[in-house]
Amino acid sequence: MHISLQALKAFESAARLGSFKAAATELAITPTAVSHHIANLESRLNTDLFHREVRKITLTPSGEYLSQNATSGFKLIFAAIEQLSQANNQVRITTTSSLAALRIIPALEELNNAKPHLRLDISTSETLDKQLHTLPVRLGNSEEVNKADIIKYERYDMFAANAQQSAPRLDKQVTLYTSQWKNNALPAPPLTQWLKINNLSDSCFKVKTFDQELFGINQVLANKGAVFCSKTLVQPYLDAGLLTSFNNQEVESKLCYYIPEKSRFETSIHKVVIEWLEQLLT
Amino acid sequence: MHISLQALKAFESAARLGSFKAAATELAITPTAVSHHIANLESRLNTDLFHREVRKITLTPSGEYLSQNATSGFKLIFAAIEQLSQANNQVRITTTSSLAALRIIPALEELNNAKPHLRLDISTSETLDKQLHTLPVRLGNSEEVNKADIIKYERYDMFAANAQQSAPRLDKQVTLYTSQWKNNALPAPPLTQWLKINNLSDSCFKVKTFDQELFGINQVLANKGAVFCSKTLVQPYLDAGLLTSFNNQEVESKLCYYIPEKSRFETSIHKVVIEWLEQLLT
DNA sequence: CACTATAAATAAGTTTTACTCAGCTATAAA
DNA sequence: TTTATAGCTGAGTAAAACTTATTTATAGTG
Repeated sequence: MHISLQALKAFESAARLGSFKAAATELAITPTAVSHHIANLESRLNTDLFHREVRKITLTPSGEYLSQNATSGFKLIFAAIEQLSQANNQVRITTTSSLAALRIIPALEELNNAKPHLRLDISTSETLDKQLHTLPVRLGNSEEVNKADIIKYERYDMFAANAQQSAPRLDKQVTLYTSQWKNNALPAPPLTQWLKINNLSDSCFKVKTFDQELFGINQVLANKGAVFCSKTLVQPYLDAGLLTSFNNQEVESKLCYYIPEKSRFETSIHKVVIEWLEQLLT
Repeated sequence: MHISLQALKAFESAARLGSFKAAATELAITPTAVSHHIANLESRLNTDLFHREVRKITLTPSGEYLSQNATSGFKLIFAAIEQLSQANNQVRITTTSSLAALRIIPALEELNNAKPHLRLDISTSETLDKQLHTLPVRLGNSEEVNKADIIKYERYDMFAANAQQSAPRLDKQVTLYTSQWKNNALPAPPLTQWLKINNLSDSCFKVKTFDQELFGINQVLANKGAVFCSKTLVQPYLDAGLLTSFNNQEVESKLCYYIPEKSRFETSIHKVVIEWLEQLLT
């Protein structure tokens, strides 16, 4: 007994819409074809699926049962196809608020001009949806993650608003913003090493922490103290002359941005986006 | 973009089996056909679904995604079809242990001879599986259930083993088994009315209850006292001369056997079984 | 009460598709 | 090198899916 999938689909539509005609419209065929399909299905299953009433069809118990299962089944299948189709020109990047706000979102317009066909959207939700086209850019420990996945090693330094004209005065305590990650597994910002390299004592600073670098950077832009953070994040502000590092020496950190299982993203669209990201963070 | 369901099915099989050839075998077509289908699918979705390696195919991430969804979707659909096909010659009756053991199961062989194509099985589980082909036969209150659903009104009487040769001697207390339902909503067996009609006093009896009539009936068959129970259940034993009612007067009860929403069972096979049941319990 | 409109069924013919066959490629194993 | 295997390609074909025209049954309408 070989049942036809097209007949099943016709039945599913007709059952859902309650009409052969409506089903025919949905499937872009004639009502006659739907009628044929369903008659065929009924004879093969050896059971009635619809009661034929005047200008109206109603499901038999068997029809009801098959309809429910067919509808859920086809829904699953076509939703996946829909995803695949969209994946052809859509990429969603999920990443930290800071990287999104300070680097990616400001660069989006330029990307959009360069690749107008590409739909890129950004998500900073923690609950990473395992959508097909979602590209996660995470902050991680460069000693632990796969080297090939890393797109940017993080270097740290202290920055303050250029408006201050000079290095923060060390004769009175300067407020220094830095980060304390919610995720304990992440290496802390290398503040101690940086102080040592630059021959500074932590007594010079009143350290305040946020769980996201973004907040400290915003404080500093508002001319409130200094921030010890990843150079990657403030690069545009350095370039624009809004922030400066006052010739202190920057330090390496164990932190890096990486894309888990980067090599898995092999469709052309993903490659384009990854390449763009790598270039952006160079 | 119109994607073919057959192509999808071919892809699903190939993905699940990891081979075009195996998929071809499963679908009873040639490997070439599978290859065509998948090439077609890939071009329509504009994405690769398989990596072609030597004598081996592996899924791309897109293929993996589609495969998982397609497999679940088709599984749902074909499981429903399987059910429907089976429903064509299979009926499961769920009912009380007593009715099953005393009336239905003993009659099964005869039914099987009369209708050899029919697969009937009996379930006494309380958790009624809402399978498509399950026919519930319940004990209910005839004043509450739909009249059209009733297949047998219950009449009650006292029965004892014929081996006793005479009515239970009333000069010493006779053990009388009767039922006390677990389900409080069910009317109790009409013992009081029966005693009244037959001018008997309950002091003549030592009443013991089981939650299923079957147990009391079995006691009596073992020549241990008398049972006050539904005539329907003991009819075969009366006919066989194993039990007798000693010319007491039977009484009506509110109890009845019924099939909820009987009219919904409209397939020929269900009708056959219902008719057989009604005849059996006449 | 005829008349129109509607939803589906039926019959017959047409188009499309899914499929097969023959031949080809690449490669692993003998 | 030879053989066997898994899949690909192209062309032709059988089967299916679909259409048009016609019919049936009936609800709604003037």
